Amino acid sequence: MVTITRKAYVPPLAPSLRMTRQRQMILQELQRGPGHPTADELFARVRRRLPRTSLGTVYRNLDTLADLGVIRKVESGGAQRRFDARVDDHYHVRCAVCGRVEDVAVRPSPGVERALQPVTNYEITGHRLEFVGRCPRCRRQASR
Amino acid sequence: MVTITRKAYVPPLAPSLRMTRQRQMILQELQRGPGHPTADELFARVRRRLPRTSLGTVYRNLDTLADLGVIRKVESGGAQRRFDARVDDHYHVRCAVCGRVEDVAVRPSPGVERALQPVTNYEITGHRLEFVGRCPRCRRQASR
DNA sequence: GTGGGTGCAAACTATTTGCACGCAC
DNA sequence: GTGCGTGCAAATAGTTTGCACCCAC
Repeated sequence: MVTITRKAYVPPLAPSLRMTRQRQMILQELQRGPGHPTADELFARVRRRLPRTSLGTVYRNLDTLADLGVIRKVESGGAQRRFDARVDDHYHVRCAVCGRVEDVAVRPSPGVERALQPVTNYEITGHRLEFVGRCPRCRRQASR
Repeated sequence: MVTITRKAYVPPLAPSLRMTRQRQMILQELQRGPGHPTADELFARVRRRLPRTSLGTVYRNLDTLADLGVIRKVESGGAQRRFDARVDDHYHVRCAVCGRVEDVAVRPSPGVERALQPVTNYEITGHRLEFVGRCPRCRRQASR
């Protein structure tokens, strides 16, 4: 059981991790939301407050935090990876036009996986459901 | 309405497209299956028969064919994009260990999208459901 | 013959990594 | 003080693109 000190935003997890200013800020910016930023959106936001921060550091921390289970990587259809401050299971909608990803207020059902088990030889451990559509903003722009 | 001639594997679609040996072979290899190859798996397979083929050509053709609706890009969790000879709606299982992607014998229900409509402001146009698990082969290897 | 397609190589994008130094513990 | 984390820059991986030549139509 690990402890991340200095304003613990975070469930304790692994051993001997340090809460640096950068790590703290990255986490803070991601959790402040809204939405599901990419690494360089986060990089830009963190840089406003810690201008020397490097993109490599952002990637390394997002990796670490995801391994810890403190945040999640969003495996979205788009090219760029996005990150999620929510770690409970939930679904996403992605705008096909601008790439924005948002949460969907629908409860995932574990039954989905159980139902699938007899159909494959896989040992099913999870599922991802992503809706695709047009976000309100892009809809408005299209109708002008 | 376009015609792709020379052994039309393919629903006719856009105007003035040529069926070159490379395009034919790429399509043939993808359709021969099984599975959902990445661009360079396909590249390797095509090269066995047309050794001068370049990776760029494979990418360009996969793009073109996907635009035509003759094949599909699989937006999978993994880093590399995969391609699918099936163009009807269906779901995939991905092996978390080896990255393999296979079809699932479950019929997608359009009801899923309709049910979501009231919950978001998005105009929902589709959904992707991907199961994650361990394939039979990787399971066997793990238990040794 | 014409213009879409190809091979080749260079360019690009997103991400990862090596290394010397810095700071959280 | 120790060693994890950082900044910086170079390296990778996957994919895209510019260009001169080629070949399906």
